[in-house]
Amino acid sequence: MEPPAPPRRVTIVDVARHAQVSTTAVSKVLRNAYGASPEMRAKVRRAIEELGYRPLAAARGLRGQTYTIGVMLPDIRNPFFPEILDGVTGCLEATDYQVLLGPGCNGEKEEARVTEAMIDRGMDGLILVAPVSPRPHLEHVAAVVPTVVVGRHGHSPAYDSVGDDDVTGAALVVGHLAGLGHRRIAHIEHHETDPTRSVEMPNAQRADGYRRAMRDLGLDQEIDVVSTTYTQQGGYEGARELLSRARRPTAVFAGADIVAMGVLEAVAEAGLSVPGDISVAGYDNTTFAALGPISLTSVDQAGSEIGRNAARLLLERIANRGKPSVQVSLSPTLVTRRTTAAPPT
Amino acid sequence: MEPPAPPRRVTIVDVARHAQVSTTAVSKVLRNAYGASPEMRAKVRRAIEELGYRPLAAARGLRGQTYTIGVMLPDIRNPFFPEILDGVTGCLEATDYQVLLGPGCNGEKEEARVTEAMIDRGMDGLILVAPVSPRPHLEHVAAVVPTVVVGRHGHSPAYDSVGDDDVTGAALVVGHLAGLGHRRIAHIEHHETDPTRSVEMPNAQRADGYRRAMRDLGLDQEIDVVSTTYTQQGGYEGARELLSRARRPTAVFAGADIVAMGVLEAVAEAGLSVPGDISVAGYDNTTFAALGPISLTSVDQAGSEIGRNAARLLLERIANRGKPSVQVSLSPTLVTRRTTAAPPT
DNA sequence: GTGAAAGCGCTAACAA
DNA sequence: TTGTTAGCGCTTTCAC
Repeated sequence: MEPPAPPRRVTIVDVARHAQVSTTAVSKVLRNAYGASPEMRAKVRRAIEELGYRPLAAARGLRGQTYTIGVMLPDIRNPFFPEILDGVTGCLEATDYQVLLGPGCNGEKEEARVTEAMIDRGMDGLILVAPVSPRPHLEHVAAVVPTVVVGRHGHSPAYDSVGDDDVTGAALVVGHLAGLGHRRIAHIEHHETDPTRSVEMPNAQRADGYRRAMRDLGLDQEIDVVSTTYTQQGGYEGARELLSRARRPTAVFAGADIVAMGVLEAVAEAGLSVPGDISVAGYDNTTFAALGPISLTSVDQAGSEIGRNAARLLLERIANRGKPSVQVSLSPTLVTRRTTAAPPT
Repeated sequence: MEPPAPPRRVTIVDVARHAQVSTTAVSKVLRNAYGASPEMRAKVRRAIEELGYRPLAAARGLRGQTYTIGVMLPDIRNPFFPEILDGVTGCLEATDYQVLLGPGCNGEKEEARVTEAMIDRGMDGLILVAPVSPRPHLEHVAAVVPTVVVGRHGHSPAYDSVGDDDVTGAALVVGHLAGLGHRRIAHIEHHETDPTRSVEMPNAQRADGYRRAMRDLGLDQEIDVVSTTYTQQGGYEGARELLSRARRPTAVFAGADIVAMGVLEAVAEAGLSVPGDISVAGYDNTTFAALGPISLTSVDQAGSEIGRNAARLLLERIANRGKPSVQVSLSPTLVTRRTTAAPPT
């Protein structure tokens, strides 16, 4: 029978005693703070090594920092988000900071619960990816803890923001399809219920970018938008509606890859072929899109670049909370694959 | 210029003063602990409400619990893991515990960093999903903090484990394919480098289950295993090898859905059709599998059930650290879709 | 450059 | 049932 009592943790006091110095000295070494001679540092480092000491983040947090960065992702299932996360962790792994994620949260309520939980755990900074909460809530969070908002248009003096230019992304798709000879290019958008939030959300920007690009190409008359949701089901239903049109579109620009999946399904079900009868393009360049059997043309947001920027800005803001807020907008690129081609003649 | 100084947090002392009681009383109410009259509870609750007080988890952790559960996922990209997570959060959302995730970690080193970070942050319990660390490390972790290991065979007195029966899962696939009339059923496995770990990993169990099922059906002579990795690339390469066989298999059982994606690609590239020329089945029933254009036959592990069990066991262990360890093994089910059919005649 | 001592917000003994 | 008090492990004045 082994003792179920967990072995007492090595504390800063143990290290101090072992190194024959004060706890203050140890603390200084831990934080690379000013006021410790090289010899002292060496002594302390050795003691830490020998004792296998690791500082307790919770205790540190009570006075200083917890060295923890919280990342909130709206939906772990969306394969786009891991890209962002890679960028964040990549930028942070050389530092003393550790990243922890909130569990996927859909609605506003869930989102608030997660952000509050992170604040309550003394996190040093937060990265909120595509949050749906109203702006005031975001600003409230940002007032309490350094915050970077990712993937949401509309800037705030309270937090930094990073995102890609969805209008440009939509234009890339429309331009590509038009270049192939398409004119009847339809779009499936995510229907935004909350009008105040609307303009800040990427989906609205994509639909907007689609309309503008169509107009710029003189295709005003061909603008055709179906409002559903950014889900596979939404794509399926949207495509069914589009396929039943008298003048069927020859190309569909789905606002997200997952939507394009539903479109592909509906098209196959209708006995039509892609891209022979109809071209399909998505947005996000998710893992789905790259899958061999799918091979979907899609817009790449450079997720890891977004994540890297978010992490960098957050570190800067932690270092200097007073600094003016920054907005970074990255340019998306188009990845053409096998679902787009010239329209049937 | 608004004051960049974050507003001082409301503490338990503020609540106590506002409610005209001691901090102890407030603490008791917070923890639903014994020794507070109903009137006192009401008073305190009201004060908490009025002041918008929320306890600081880090400070609580210094003496008691942090009310935080850490979940380690090996790879956020794998769409199977969110299912587990749903089960975990579903089981925990009614409690005071909050779930936080580690960022996806591939190797042993990353895994150790994440588990240590969670321990250092005073987490009350850990759920490790498909860890690759050697057993001794897992037992070391479990000695320090209540731990549940998910998706790894091989039991330990130090921690509870939850998983599905991969041998049965493999048998389901082989049985299904044999029932359709297939005899030349090949398998693509993940090559395990570490021999000691080997037997505990699901991939080894699946390969083992495949071999046993084939023998049980009298198909010893047809056993055909290709060793690559559980990646799309691995599936592609494995399939290329299988397709080049003199006696080409009529069905491929890929050890994971992502592997099946690579197989589908290779098959299409070879100008063969699925399931007309060759049947393909995967494992995990990921979101991929359900996608309309893919529609892959796959084994469903009931991920959310696994997660629910893990969370339940963890709560039990937190409540009673001394209790004997438990192993839960769930039965997988087969989801048949459009990639499997009778072999060509 | 160094260390003693106070205290972060909370919980757990213990006393009343 | 209630309140007083002493820490938890660490950082931070502020003396020396």
